[in-house]
Amino acid sequence: MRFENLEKELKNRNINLSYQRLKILEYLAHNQCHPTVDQIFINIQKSITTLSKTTVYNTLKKLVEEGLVRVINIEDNETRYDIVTEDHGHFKCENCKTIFDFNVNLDSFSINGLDNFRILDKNIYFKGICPECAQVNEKN
Amino acid sequence: MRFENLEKELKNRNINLSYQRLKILEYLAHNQCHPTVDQIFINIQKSITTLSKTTVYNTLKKLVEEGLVRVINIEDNETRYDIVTEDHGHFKCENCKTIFDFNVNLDSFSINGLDNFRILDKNIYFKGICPECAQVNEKN
DNA sequence: ATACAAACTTGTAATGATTACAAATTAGGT
DNA sequence: ACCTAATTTGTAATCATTACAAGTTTGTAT
Repeated sequence: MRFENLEKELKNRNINLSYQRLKILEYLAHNQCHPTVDQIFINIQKSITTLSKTTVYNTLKKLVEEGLVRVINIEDNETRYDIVTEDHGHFKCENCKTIFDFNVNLDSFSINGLDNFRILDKNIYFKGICPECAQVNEKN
Repeated sequence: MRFENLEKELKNRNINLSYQRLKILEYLAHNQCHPTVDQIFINIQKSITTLSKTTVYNTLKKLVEEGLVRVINIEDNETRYDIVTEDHGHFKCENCKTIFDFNVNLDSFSINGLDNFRILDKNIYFKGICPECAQVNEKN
């Protein structure tokens, strides 16, 4: 994902330009913290006071369809969104709930039982305790 | 997961025995198709006509807490449940929606960027088209 | 610049899965 | 057989997401 020209990026993907769409994409590019719909909505509402949550949902749906954004489903009650960069895994700390990225070559491991399957999308995520939370726990 | 004695399996995990719990666990053991709450509910209701969906939710929550059952979150609008056997990956066909298991050694790939993270749970899933659906498409 | 059709945004209402809660029932130990 | 604690049940509440229709904006052709 190149950030220099998000407008062009949208046009390339047949997504018409609108102020809201650009701001949402900008937010995702500048805040790569895997935000929820609410986080996106609340933050952009500060600059676009008339923003509707429906617009956030609609735009995210479009961005996902066009491959600019990726959905992260780790917990069943919260959907998060990630601007697509390259293949990477996600680690969610069960204590502070932060989601960290990690590098992984998704083609490196040998799998067994998927002959003749057409694989279009690979996802990997871990759960556990992040270093900071682990350190705090030790002190207790 | 040994299926010979599900009652004992429950007792070992400090889960009190109840008819409903046993039937739900039995269902998961005999139908390893990654069912949704609704599928579980509708099927067991046939034999326990007074069954409440709340019981299904409560029981699944308990079974997950005690590590007998695993949650599968692939799509954000459907939670599925899987009786824990060994580490394995899931493949979801985007056409027929079936979820297939595949073997993968979750310790085999090299990851980068998780030093000092305590990893408690590893998940991997792919999406794409299964062989059957791929074949049907070719004919069109 | 202007006009028009198509696309986008907005707000409200509807949907659907999950959880909260309190009363009734059941299980396990004495 | 009794008693307490745990479980089940049904209804109501909650929360995220989607549907929909009206109003607004955008892109294009003139």
